[in-house]
Amino acid sequence: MSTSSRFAVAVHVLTLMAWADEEPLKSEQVAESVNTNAVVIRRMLCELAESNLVVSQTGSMGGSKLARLPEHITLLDIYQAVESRGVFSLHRHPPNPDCPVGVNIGTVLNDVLDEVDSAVERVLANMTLRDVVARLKPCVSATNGKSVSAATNGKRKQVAARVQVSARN
Amino acid sequence: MSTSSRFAVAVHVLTLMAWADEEPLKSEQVAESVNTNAVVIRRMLCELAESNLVVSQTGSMGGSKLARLPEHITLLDIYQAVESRGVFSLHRHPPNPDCPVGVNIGTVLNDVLDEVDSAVERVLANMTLRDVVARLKPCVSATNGKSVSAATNGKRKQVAARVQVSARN
DNA sequence: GCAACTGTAACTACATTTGTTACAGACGAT
DNA sequence: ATCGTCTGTAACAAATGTAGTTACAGTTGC
Repeated sequence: MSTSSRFAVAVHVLTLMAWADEEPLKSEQVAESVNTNAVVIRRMLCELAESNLVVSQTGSMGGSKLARLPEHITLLDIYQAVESRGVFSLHRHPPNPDCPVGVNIGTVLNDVLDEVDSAVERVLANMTLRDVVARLKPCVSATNGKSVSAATNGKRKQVAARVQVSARN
Repeated sequence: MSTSSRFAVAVHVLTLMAWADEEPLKSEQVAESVNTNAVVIRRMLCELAESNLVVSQTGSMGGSKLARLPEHITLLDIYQAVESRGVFSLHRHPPNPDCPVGVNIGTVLNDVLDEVDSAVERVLANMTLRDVVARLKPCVSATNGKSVSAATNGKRKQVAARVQVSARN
């Protein structure tokens, strides 16, 4: 499966904003934390704004913050905002309609894939941004204080460790 | 999400073999039904053989058939045979370790993504190839008889309808 | 007006899947 | 034994989708 990291990044971005409370974050600051380009972040912020998850302010002293409280944003909201399609796709080209299996497998598969999508959505609907922040806190308190900006000074540096925290990638 | 159609195609292929009973199918026949190239099918059959879902016979009169009864092959077996990674990925590049959120978000996300993967696997584990065939039959009986080879004569034709049966693609 | 932002277009770079051609090797039939 | 029919696999092209980059118009606060 060629999964994308859009969901992971979106959760990261919104978690930063939940962490920053009401203080608007600049795309450059967010990009520092995510370790990517600010335009990539702004693109994603536009999508999140279209789904009414963030509000952005143009101009000097601008930035973005959550549109609602973290407890009112579920991971499903985020998923739906940035991932357009379901977990699996059907055939790239339609199967052969002259084959008794080929002509009907799409219908059967659709039912199955809908079940899969529903299962995913149920899981994501059960966790809010607030839960994510809560899960984050124990880790953080063990290391340092609560400040996003402390990490967002200076130019972006290419982090040495390219390996991901898990074998997921 | 950049989902692949590998799972859909794999289910299609194995359904054909369940349908054909013990008769070995040639990659060319299968490709006709799936509406793709025979090499694509053979590649997939190799993966399915590695997971002991099919057995293939080289040489003249060769072909592939199921390695076990359809009721002993779950969709989870198929999924695991052809999809290497989970539903979502983490960040392409690791987040900034100097940021309190960035350094810990991976751990939290991993837990969430594991929950998602588990949910998907639970759904897929609950359906076998036999169930797929059973769901297929009502559709088929409404149209024509039970013959794969009837649809696998002649050269592959580029099917006119490029639109998929659902809006999934 | 100026500096600091967002929003967006245009383009490149990458990664992954799919499609294709080509060919070595296995195997049954004769 | 060799011939035709298959699988297995390599090598490469095409298609798709995401991420990264540069550039710039428009907005806002000072």
